[in-house]
Amino acid sequence: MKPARVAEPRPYHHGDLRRALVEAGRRLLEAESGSDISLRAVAREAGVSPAAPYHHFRDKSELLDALAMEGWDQLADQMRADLAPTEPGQDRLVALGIAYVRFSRENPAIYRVMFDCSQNHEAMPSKLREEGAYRLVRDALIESGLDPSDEMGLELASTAVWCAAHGVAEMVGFREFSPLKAHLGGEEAFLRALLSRLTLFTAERERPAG
Amino acid sequence: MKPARVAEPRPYHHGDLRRALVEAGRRLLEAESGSDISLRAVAREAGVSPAAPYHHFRDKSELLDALAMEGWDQLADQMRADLAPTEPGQDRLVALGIAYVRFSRENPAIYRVMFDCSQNHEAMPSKLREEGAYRLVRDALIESGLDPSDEMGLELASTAVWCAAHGVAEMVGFREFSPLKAHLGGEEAFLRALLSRLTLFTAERERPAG
DNA sequence: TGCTTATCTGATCGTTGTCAAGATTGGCTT
DNA sequence: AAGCCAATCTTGACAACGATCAGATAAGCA
Repeated sequence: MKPARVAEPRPYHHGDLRRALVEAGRRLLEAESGSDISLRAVAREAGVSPAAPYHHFRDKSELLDALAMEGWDQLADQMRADLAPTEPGQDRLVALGIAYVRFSRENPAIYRVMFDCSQNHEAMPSKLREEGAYRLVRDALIESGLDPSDEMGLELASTAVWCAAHGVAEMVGFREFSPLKAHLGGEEAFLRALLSRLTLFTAERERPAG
Repeated sequence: MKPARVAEPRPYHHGDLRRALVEAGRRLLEAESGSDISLRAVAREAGVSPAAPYHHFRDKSELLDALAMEGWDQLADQMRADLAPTEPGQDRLVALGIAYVRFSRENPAIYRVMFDCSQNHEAMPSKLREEGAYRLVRDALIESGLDPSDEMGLELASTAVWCAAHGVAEMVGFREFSPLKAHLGGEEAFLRALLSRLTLFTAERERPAG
């Protein structure tokens, strides 16, 4: 109800308002809310007028795009961090999946913004492919035995893994799964069970044509 | 811009406005738009004042719930219809998955509403479990060889399949996958490739503990 | 010094979800 | 059949939203 930033006297020109807006947006997304962030609220949080953001972003969705980019970066960092201590072997793909889902669970609003942006653009940011989470998955697939020269096979497998991880990420919160989680001994075990089943195809790639 | 329903003289009391509102909502969701349906627009489409819906739904989200329910029913019908002509055997699970994704592709706005409602309630409607799509998946899993008495195993497998289907449904539209689709000979083949890989665990349930 | 340009404000428009108060009417009671 | 009740629908209003515009401000450069 009260303004979150109470008029600490700021020079008329902000310096780097664009950056400040993105950080204000992140702050609001992290503070639970519901991912339906309001551009006016972001401006308020940054201590600036409702029209100011329009000098740095064409419209609201462009601010969300910027937030999404930061999110993809943060996700990739976290996946790399979670992957680092694991041994080379079959399960690194599952470890990546768990890191992915964990991020979406710990930052639900940000994840929603990230995915909605990708959906609106009908593509994932290309940075994602080259150095982000997509690349990590692809490398893990090669490590697990897929033919590095089979471009389409790799692409298909990466896509499958990504779809599975996204599906799990969006559904794992359903309360209806609580008994199952309890039975398996917690959410992490639940995730491992789901993801290891869904990535079984990496070990058994050939399949009778249907 | 013009009112969609031009004042065909209607008695002051509508008769079954609740039904009319749901159908108006469906009409708007089917007409592309973007799933961000406006309650005022629904009232407009039904030829009624903006406040009228509040006598039949507590708020906007309750109208969306009703639309979601209809959607789950329609999805189950379509999955049953698509499943009917298939032979008993391994691929019925994939057929169900393809039907699921096809529905989400042909009714993107409705599907979004369906899933958002489930997410807000943190559970899927119980009708879904007992006679809807969930039940169809479960039956197909039993048919494919899973132990019908292993309650938790079935639940886990159904959950995995559902997650995979949802993930595919939300990502298959990405333009970035176009080369892959073309290489495989179309979207249906693409879906089959993804879903058959992701459901491989039905044939190979046991797995070295990780 | 004065001019140019980028940045920020204030006011405003059309739209949204929601609510309170009043109009209208079908159905029940007598 | 007369009268009332409760359900239904409308009107009008409110605050908040995204977006736009003219104008104020200040920084950088001539």
